[in-house]
Amino acid sequence: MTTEKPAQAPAPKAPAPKAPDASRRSERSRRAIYDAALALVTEAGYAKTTVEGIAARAGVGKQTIYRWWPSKAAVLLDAFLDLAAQADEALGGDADSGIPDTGDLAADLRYVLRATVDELNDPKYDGPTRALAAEGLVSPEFAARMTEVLMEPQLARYERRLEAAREDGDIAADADVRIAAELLTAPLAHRWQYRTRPLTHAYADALLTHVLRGLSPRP
Amino acid sequence: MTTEKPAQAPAPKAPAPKAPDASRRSERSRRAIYDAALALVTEAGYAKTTVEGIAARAGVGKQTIYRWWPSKAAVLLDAFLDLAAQADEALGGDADSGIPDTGDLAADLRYVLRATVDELNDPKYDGPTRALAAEGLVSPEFAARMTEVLMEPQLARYERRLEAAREDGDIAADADVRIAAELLTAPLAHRWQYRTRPLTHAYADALLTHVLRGLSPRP
Amino acid sequence: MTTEKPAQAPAPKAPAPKAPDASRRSERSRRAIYDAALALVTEAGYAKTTVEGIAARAGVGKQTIYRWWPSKAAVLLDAFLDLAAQADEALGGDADSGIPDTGDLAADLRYVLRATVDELNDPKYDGPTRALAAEGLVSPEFAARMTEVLMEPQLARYERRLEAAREDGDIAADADVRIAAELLTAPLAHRWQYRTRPLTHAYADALLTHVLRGLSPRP
Amino acid sequence: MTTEKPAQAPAPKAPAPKAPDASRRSERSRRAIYDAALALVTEAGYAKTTVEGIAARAGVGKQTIYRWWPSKAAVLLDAFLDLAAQADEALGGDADSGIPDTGDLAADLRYVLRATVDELNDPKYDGPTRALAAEGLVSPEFAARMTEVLMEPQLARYERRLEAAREDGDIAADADVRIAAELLTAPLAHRWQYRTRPLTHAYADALLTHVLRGLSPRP
DNA sequence: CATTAACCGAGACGGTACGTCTAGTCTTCTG
DNA sequence: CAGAAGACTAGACGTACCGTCTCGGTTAATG
Repeated sequence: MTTEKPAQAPAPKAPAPKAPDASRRSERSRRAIYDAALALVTEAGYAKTTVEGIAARAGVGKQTIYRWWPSKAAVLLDAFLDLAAQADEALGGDADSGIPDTGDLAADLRYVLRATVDELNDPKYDGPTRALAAEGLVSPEFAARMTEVLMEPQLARYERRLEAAREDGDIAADADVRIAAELLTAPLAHRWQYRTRPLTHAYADALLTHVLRGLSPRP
Repeated sequence: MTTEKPAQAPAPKAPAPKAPDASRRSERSRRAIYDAALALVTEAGYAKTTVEGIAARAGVGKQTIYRWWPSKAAVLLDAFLDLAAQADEALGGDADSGIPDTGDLAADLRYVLRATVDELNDPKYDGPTRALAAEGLVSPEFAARMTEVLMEPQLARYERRLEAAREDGDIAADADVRIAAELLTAPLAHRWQYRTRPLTHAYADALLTHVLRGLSPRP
Repeated sequence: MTTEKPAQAPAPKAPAPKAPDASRRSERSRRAIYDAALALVTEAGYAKTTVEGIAARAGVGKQTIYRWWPSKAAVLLDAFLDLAAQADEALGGDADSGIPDTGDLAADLRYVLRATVDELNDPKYDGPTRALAAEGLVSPEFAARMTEVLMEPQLARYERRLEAAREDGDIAADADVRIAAELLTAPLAHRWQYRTRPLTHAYADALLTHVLRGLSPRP
Repeated sequence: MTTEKPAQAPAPKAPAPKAPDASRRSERSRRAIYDAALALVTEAGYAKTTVEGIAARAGVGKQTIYRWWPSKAAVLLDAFLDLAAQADEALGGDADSGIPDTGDLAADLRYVLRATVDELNDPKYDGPTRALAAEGLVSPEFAARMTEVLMEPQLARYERRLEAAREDGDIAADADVRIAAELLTAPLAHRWQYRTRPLTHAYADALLTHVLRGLSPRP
């Protein structure tokens, strides 16, 4: 996962309303804003998180937020991407390396699905993730950006691993890797989102079993 | 699907500070509020829908809303349930009859999955559904109520049909019908929510094929 | 001096932006706002007096101020008129009775000029008066309203008394009572405003002597 | 009227936190700032004139203003003094020469009072003058400086001319020239400030007549 | 003649207040 | 007494300026 700094397209349109000079931006403030935003969402929830609250907690003027982001959701998305980038860096070294390929498809998928379960159960991620999902539900533009930088890259990782498995003959030649990727992740996301049932490693394993059974090559 | 009128437990507690007399409630106002809420959410989106706006559009005092519902989300949930009940009534006659059982599992599931796709693509349902989902993401209490009256009943219908199929030997004896139900609905919901890919009948069919392949009884 | 409640012309124009119902207005809030506004201007000065500050001190929502007044200056004008009305009521009984007429013009004018000096030296009046004058300097509309309800009525009182004096033969028949009124009040106001010299009873007396000398009937 | 360049006492205090080197000051910027300040006040009014606006219009950094002046009012005062100095220079040659003394007191005063009326009616002076007066009403320190460089010098000119008149026996020996000066200027200023009545030459003449009548030597 | 100090335009920063909007409560009047 | 109407307290919104603080880039006087 890459950091993806805001990038307010400095397209040289004629009646450009504003264009802050990104090179003079305060890194200190940016970090403080990320930390404050994540903390507030986790502690108080998205609805009670306000731009004013973030600014106050970060020790920053409100305008410094509005100068660089169009909404609190955008702040939170960048904050979350930053958090994820940090986590990746701490763990793997090079970011976004994809799903491991040990040759054992079931084991590899079990590993990442269990990790996903753990992440969704971790309050540090749960709060911000819910906030982003809620905003995406309500704003198509935001959903588009979110899908682009979060959902698609994640699904693509599964697709790549499954593609490799197909080439190895581990799954049926006519299996649709995109659908397979969705079958692996959507039910997890669904349980997390609606809390219909507890989200456990056992569930992830059972889910995996059912999906792989449908993918296995036929004689 | 049952209508589920509001029913803010009028439990006769001793020091109840409020207990509006439901028998004197204005049916006219209730309907107007439902219509206004659904219309506003559909037209302007959840974020721009306000309690004041609903009241004004319904030609109703704000207090009339706050007297009977705790939040705009609750209004919308009731409005949506009412809408669904009306639709059921118009269609099937008796509501909530479950998934048809013609003996052909694939055909039955294809029928309901396609119907679900159509519903999710219908603006009349899309707006309110997104609003409810967004609220549920942010408020656990609301999510609980929503799950109880919307998600679980829907999943239960799939479970019942799959259970019947298992008894008929149409699917493997050791298949988990709950997981199967989630495999059928969650990917649909996921595509709808994040708009990662278009939501079509073809997709529903492909999804069904993959899931059934995993469920089929083995020799 | 009369109270002059705001009176935002409820003219029934077609696209009326808003028209709060004055009959349902909270008298308690109105009084609290007046008190807070006067206190803040007196204590902290006009520049540091803010609408938010007035609202906070009055224990009132900001909107309650904006609902009834277009600006802090307008609030202050009404507050000042109210203060003056109260003072009149406490003193004379019926308000706005004019300059006394004991038959002795010099004595009558000396009395009111000294009273004016005392008032201008009283911090309770000084602060608000400076604020109003400053606003009037900068906003012609505000100046017009201020002149109408404050300056002209005051000058008219002098004119009436001087007119009576002329009829009695106490001043020259060809004297211009308007100019005479201005000669009596403007220098006082000037010293007060620019603080060029102390504003004392002795000064008022000397001023009066010089003006009356010019007005006295010639043989 | 003297030019009075800023001169923020560069007193060599020990821990002086700031002491810009006036000798290296950009004359170009100073002029641009004066022009911008006067233009903005005249065009948009004092309230809508901002330091940022002046800086932008002058093509100058904000800091260049704050380096040399403590507030926008101070900028405007200097700009106004500069304007007046320029006008004096254009007219008389040597500045601040005082009221003419042709031997005819009435004619001399009529001349300057009419000139004052013209100046107060000239938008070029009206805007800035109102701004300065408004600021002086609200800030005693600013009023003091303004009085010192503007009001007192002006009144002193009248006092000097009237003193000369007294020595010539043109006015009563016991007349107070200070009060006389105020009687001539304050009513003019009052009408200008509150716009109670139009400010015309006829008014100036009538005012002069009334005042001189009071000053004339008695038998 | 190069060095160097500081003024300059520019504008990001932490803040405060603006005037608007909505939430949720309270009050008044009508059917 | 339910309901329509809407004023009330409260507080977040997004904008505009404040006055301070860098940041490079010219100048100007000095060493």
